[in-house]
Amino acid sequence: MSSPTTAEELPKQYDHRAAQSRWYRFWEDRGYFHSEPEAGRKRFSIVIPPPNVTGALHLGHALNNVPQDIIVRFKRMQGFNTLWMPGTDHAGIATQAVVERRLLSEEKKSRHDLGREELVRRIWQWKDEYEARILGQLKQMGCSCDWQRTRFTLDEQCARAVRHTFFDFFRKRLIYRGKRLVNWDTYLQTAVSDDEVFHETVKGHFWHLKYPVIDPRPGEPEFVTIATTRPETMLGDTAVAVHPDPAAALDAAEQALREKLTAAAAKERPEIEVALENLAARRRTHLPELLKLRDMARAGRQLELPLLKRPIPLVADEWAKPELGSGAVKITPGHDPNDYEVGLRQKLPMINILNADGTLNESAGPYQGLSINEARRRVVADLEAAGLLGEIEDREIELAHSDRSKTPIEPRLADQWFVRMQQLAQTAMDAVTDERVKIFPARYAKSYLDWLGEKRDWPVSRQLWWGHQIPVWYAPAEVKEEELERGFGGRDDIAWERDAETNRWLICARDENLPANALAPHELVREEDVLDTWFSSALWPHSTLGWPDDTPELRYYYPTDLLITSRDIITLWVARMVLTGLSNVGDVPFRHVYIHPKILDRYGDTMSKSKGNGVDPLDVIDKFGADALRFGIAYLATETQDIRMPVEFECPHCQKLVEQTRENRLHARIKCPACGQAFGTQWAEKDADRQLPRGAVVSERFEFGRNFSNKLWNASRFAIMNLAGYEPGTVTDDELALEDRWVLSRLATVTAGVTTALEEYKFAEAARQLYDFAWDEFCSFYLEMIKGRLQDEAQRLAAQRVLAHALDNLLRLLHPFIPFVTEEVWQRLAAVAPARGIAALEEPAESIMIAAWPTPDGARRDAAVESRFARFQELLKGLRDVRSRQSVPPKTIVKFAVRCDAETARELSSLAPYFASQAGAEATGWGADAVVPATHAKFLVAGCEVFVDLAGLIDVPAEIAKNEREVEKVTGFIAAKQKKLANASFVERAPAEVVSAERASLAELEARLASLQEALAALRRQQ
RNA sequence: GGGCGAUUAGCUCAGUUGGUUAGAGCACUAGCUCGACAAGCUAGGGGUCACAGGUUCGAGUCCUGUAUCGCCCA
Repeated sequence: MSSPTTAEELPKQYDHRAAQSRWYRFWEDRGYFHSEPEAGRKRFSIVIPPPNVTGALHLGHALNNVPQDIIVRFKRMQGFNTLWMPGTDHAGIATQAVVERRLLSEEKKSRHDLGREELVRRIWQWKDEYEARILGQLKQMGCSCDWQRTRFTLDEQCARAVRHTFFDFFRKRLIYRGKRLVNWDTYLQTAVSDDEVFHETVKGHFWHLKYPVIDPRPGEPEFVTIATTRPETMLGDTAVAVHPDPAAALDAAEQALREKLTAAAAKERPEIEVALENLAARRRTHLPELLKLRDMARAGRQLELPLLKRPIPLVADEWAKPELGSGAVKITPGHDPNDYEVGLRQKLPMINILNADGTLNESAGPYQGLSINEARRRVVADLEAAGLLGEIEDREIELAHSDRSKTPIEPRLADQWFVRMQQLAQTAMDAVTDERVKIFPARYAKSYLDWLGEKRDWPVSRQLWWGHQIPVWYAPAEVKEEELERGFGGRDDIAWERDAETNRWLICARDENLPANALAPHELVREEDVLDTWFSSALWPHSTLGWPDDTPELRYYYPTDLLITSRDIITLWVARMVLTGLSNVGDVPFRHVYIHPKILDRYGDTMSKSKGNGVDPLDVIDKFGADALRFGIAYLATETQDIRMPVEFECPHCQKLVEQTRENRLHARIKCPACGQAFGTQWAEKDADRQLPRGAVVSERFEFGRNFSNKLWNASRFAIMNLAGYEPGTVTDDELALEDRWVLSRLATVTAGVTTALEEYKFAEAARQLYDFAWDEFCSFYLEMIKGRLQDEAQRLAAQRVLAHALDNLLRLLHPFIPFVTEEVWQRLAAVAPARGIAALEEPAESIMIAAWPTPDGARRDAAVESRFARFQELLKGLRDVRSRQSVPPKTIVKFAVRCDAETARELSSLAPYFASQAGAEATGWGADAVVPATHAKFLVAGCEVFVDLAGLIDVPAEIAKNEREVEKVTGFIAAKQKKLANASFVERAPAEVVSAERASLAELEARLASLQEALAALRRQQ
């Protein structure tokens, strides 16, 4: 035979590498990924959450993209004109930070040495490299994106959308400039958002400083003591605060402690009691002075700020905590978020003492030019010399660090651009409350609404060079409005307003960059800041479709149908897309949002490259195949919020797995405990380490998916080999054997179940149903049972036709999950079975990717067949159990007799060939008068007594032991049931059907017990 | 501090509106090269469903609290 259907031509193991490269190219060449608007045709569209070009993708991204591809392939097969819009994100600060870090380590240069233009050029290079790598990773995973439409958040099209949006907001007076205390990264010299800050506990000190009171009255203290962990910030102090009602504050603190004490567990009590005692002591030691200071504050008394000799007020503010420290607190509005609030409340001056690079500026007087650490040493020394330094305590401090540069964050007052959120946030909230946007699982809607509900203005500027430069030009304050009218009047692409703080003109241009002399003789200066990355990603669903132009794409694909993303960016990204979509296009960006879980490692740490526990999907694909990766991910994508995934290093020398621990995951080289040889990790930097072969980070979790792909491959291999001589044709009902009816019934159920699960984004549920059906039903029973008929000329053709049809449907259902192996099989199946179907014949599509998604055939569902089949399975299992327990050699046929009613006898006896092929068992008699063999093992199944003839073979003690265990178990159940049924309230209150089911069950168990005891007695006689 | 979630077999996870004896994969034990598949087949062992209360005839499932872990927000 020349067709590729023989054992030699079909390897026993599925070759994922060959299939992946062959079929991905095939799909791409045929243009299946591409979508064009097509009036009148139903469509399905989705935009990718654009991965950052900062680095390569890890398993977390796989968890994001695999579900998207599953849905996209599912919808495409359902006949939707399906678009999956791909692209990447420029990730402003993150990308600039990696490039700058590399610049410093490799060339010892800062960005200022290079200049804006050259740095941006280098970042573009980086972007090109990583974008290619990321898109390659997505392709390897099998993602069916429309690559012709690939976008980048910093490309021309997205840039236009950004400028139009900014201009629109500006014109609507939604943009303003203002001072804000920001997290300042002194290393990268930019503000970073709260999300880019992490806290670390470090050892520090708590310095007590004495501020002299100016002209103290008799009885008033000469000094006020304050305590601080950052003494150098005193240079920016503009007040000292005490509580306006310290007695009441102490009462409140005491009350809180007492409440805690009543609720506390025994072991916590002593600690709270100590705190209460301290509080009582404090009333005696501190309260009188605090009351006095409060009165002084009310009287407007001033203190002298040491070193700078600046008078600063003593103010009364609730921020001061009488129960902590001295009870008085220094206020540095320019460098502490809490103090900033106090500053606003008390209308205090705000002094910025820092330069962008973290050195002190002119406001620090004699300390100007020093670094923060030098300034701290000098300030402490000078205070000591002046006799103004008190106690110094050791203390652990929670210090904020920049996630980008890993250096400490300095709170710093800086000019920033904001978008007013009051109305915009409300529109986005409404969209979710009235379900124009539906979030799955629904619980995530809460965090979305809570966050938007605060309606905090959106800080959109970043002091970076990589990003969309803000399209605003400054004109000097003295310019008259008429001059602007003369220069730009009548244009709808230029708008201006005066900056509230500086009185300068802010001129926003939508389409073009204004030259410096556009308003000659005045000089225009462009704002240097760029926009936050989220500003451009917020536009992603409509900017990628061509907005601001009214394109056919925008009209056809917008609003998109679904967004799949991770819960940590529900607020930063999802919420902002909704509000910009509503504002720019007038409709929500997507109908559904599915939030997928996050991957954690075995210790519960989130997976990330920087922790060293990141898994490159390509390593998994290489080892187990893309199908295995995908199926494993789908199987894990439950509705929980986390997925634990223990990861291992794979030794490149001996392929043994080395468990990854919190410790070894940070090493540059690891010695394999199995073979003793060393291998390198992602941290390898020294030449010696780099030269070692790299140990991939993998997870055994995916073995399961690989095994499944392989199982499907081998089942298909069997089918194809047995389809030799197949002739297309339909099958009549009377040609269908029990296993045919059964598998078709189950197929109908599974088709419906999988379809529903996918429509509800229950990926794990869908995968589980398919896995169980394919493995435990299709392979373990259906294929086994048709083997006989495939060898029988008379029944062969019908069996082949049902087989081809069932496999065809199973492949289609599995295709969105495991696209490569299903395509590989689909093509081979088409070669042997070019038309398939039970009731009607159908020619297979040229690719399974565009084959129709199966619809469940309700008429094939047959509960009677399924229950008959279940009884058969039970009997079979009983027979196998006896064989195994009695160590019957594999080739020995066992005989068995079944005592049961005539109906059951008729039904089961027709399955005789299956007992022979599946359990090596041959029935000697069925029914009431079946002859019981003298030496037997007996078991009960669904109203039948089964006697397995074991003449000469029986291991009596084993059989006795088994029966004894069984008796014990059944006795226990009976006791429990009797107790339950003896309970009057159960019989009265439980539903009648539950009670009668219990009674029936009890009767059945009692019969079983009697039978077991009878068998046991017989066995004992033989001993 | 507030919110969300998790805690079920050695590991990773399912477990529908509360209802007979709590499941799977991996790992483990025993047997198996029989014409799809050892990445496999057959059988088996392994669970006080985190803990303490409560509701109920009945709780892995509902309620309250505690502990531990994770995430988000401040």
